[in-house]
Amino acid sequence: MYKKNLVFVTVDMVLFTIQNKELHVLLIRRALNPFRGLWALPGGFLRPEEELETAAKRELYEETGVKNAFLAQLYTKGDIGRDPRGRVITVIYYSLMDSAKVELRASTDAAEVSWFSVKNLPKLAFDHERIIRDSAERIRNKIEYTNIAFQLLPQKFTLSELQSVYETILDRTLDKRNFRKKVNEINALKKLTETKMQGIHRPARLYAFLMNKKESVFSPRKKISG
Amino acid sequence: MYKKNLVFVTVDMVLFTIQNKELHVLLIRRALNPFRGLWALPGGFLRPEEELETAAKRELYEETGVKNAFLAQLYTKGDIGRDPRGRVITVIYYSLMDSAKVELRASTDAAEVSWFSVKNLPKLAFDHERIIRDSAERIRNKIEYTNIAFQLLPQKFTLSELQSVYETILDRTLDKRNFRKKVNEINALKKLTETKMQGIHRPARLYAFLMNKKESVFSPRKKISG
DNA sequence: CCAAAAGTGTTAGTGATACACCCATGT
DNA sequence: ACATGGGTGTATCACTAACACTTTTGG
Repeated sequence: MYKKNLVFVTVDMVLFTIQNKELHVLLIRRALNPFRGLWALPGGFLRPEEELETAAKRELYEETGVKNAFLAQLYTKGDIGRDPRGRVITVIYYSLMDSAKVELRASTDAAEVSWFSVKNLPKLAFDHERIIRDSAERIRNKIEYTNIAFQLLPQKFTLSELQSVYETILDRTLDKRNFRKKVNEINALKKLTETKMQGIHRPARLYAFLMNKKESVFSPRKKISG
Repeated sequence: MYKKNLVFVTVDMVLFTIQNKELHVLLIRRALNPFRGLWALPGGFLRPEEELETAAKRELYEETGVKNAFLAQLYTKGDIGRDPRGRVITVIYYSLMDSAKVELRASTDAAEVSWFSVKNLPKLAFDHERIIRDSAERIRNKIEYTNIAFQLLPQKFTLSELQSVYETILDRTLDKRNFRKKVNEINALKKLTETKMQGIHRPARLYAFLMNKKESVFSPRKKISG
């Protein structure tokens, strides 16, 4: 490996969650060179006999213990010089997850595993900071016209919890009445009979996502047309 | 090359133009195996010392004679079995061009070069038909909220020509008055003093794109918010 | 009865859509 | 004068955005 005149392929995973009303990303502390000791995205070399997505899931599981993520491809980056080992093309995937469902564990490649707020990232290996920012931007765009938010929530959730997810990712407050009106029109949620006690206040109704149409539920308005 | 246990990287180009009010894509007839004699997207192996985009531009130029395209990355595909030579990961770029600006020429790798309507594609090598369809879908989405249409037109164009580009890509007719109203609100065009004689009728005013903000000029309406 | 989050409608403004006629030119 | 594409405005409808009070619970 690492010969001159060869091109290598890696996969990297950007896994997001929400903690304390802030968008967090999962990082590992590298146990090996290059960039030993720095934080980085989970990822590694593609094996010739495995699919790209499988490789991304495998690296994520091996390095962090996280399973069953929904993956989406972000983009592929291969700038000369981005990896000191040689010419490395990396295919980047991102995913969202309810961190309550996740049990982290370290591994041989990853000395440490942890969530970091995207507003307070440590010094990162490679071009991973840029990749995280691009990835966050992508989900900010995508959350407005798809259902990806459900990945960040438990199966049953309240409308306030859902709104909070949107507010966190969009980084602004939303109007409660307008939000609920919109959610209603979309017919993407099932109203459950159960409620959730949130401490000492009025119990909130629980909802669940209808999984039939996972994309394009927030119908975009057309721009130039007529 | 083509050893087992290695992963190779190629780049492919999907270049679109409009001819006879139909979206066309540039294809080459393969002079070499695999799939010799079949039509395919221009593309080839990434050299270890060149950037991905440079490689895409080089292959495009070598195989078709086309220069100076604006490239955007579509996605990366690397399914096992998609290339009979071995494990090949391909990074796909797309671009739009005014075919009047293009002078096609064949090469050693490409026995023949030609534009094909996306509604009437020949039998294609690899998974290129799927790639072309995904790429067409991408520009259909993108044309509504960005300025990519200018790439398909000469520097000076009439509003009817611009509207025709939108109608072709969206595959539906647009209302002339609403279209012109929208275009006006956007402030992306410079009205020139010149006109264009279109045969024997009233001459049409010529316009040019203002190149300052190439993206996001067709401001999207927000979906879930408030 | 108090604190705190849950829940609920209306109005005004802005963008989208639908629609029909006159204008300038070459023959 | 006519055939052809160029060019223009208005009215309705749909979505967005702004805004405040009542309900339910535990302490």
